[in-house]
Amino acid sequence: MSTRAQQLLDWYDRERRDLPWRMAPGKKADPYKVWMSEIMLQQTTVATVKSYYRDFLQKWPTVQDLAGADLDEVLHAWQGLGYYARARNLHKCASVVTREYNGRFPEEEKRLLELPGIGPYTAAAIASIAFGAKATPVDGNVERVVSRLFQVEEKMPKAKKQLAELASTLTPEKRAGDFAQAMMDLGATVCSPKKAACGICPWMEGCEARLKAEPTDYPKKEAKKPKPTRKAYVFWLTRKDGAVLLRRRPEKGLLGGMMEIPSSEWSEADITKQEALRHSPASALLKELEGGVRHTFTHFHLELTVLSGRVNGNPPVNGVWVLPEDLKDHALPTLMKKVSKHALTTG
DNA sequence: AATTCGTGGGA
DNA sequence: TTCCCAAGAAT
Repeated sequence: MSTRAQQLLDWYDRERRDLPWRMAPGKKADPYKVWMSEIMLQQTTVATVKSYYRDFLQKWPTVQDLAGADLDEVLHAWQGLGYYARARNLHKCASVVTREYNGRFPEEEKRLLELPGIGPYTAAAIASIAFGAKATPVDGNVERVVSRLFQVEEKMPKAKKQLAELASTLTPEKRAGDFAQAMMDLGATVCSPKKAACGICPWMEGCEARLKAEPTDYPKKEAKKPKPTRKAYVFWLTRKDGAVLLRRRPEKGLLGGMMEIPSSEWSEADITKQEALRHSPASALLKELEGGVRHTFTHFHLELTVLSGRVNGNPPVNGVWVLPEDLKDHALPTLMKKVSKHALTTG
């Protein structure tokens, strides 16, 4: 094994973090748990994932249990975690593994890659961590560490291919899973985005960014585009019994499959209240609530104005009437929780 | 190949 | 307040 790999593994054996999905040293990993944690950790912090991970495993201890659940139940459990396509693919993947693989995840990276929600990173992570294969998962941490170690000048995301190749040259034949987790721990704790604790880094000696430049200047990045702001009116419609109207969003796209408070189209162009009213699911005398709801997604800001009113009788609508105390039983994304809270406290 | 996908915490 | 960005994948 190369000195470099050994240095990092030694560091990992001393400093490794105790995480819920991380098995004791030398102990065999449960592929289902590795998979679950890796899907949840996609673009999501360790701190945020922990409680969801525990809840999911308690609720669905095996992949067969998860496959047997209703998608809506999975989306409900996933609410607040974001990137809801992950939940839809999680459920789909559980079905495929249960049905086509008899409940056992395939061991080969190539076959893992064919499963829903599993891309290059996750396939390599499962292959190495759960099955001990020599694979190199490349996440943001690995890209950052490698870009500094070799002082890669190419900007992201163009540098991704080069960084992945460099990373794979580092991976040892044995303990590839530990090595991968060590790289990620290193990036998360020592070689972090805004500060590099080079003094305690196991790789300080050969790090080119430390020797010849400023480590935190890497990886180099292209300038980001500004986020546009979209606006809309949301309709907080209540029935005589106090129930509020919810409806399900389309399966694909933003917040796909989740429940929502009905609204006009989210548009960058200004819309008048009168124009928006034509999109109300039911007629009612609507009053504009003070304040509003602001929310920021990955690529745009959203400003919502809440229109609140009571409908007459029980009009036919595309949706479901839900009592405020029962909102918790539905798969509401954080944005919609903000809206309901605003309406319930302001209205 | 560039966009589209959430959310919360920290600087 | 605003910006950054976190164990990426799908299209």
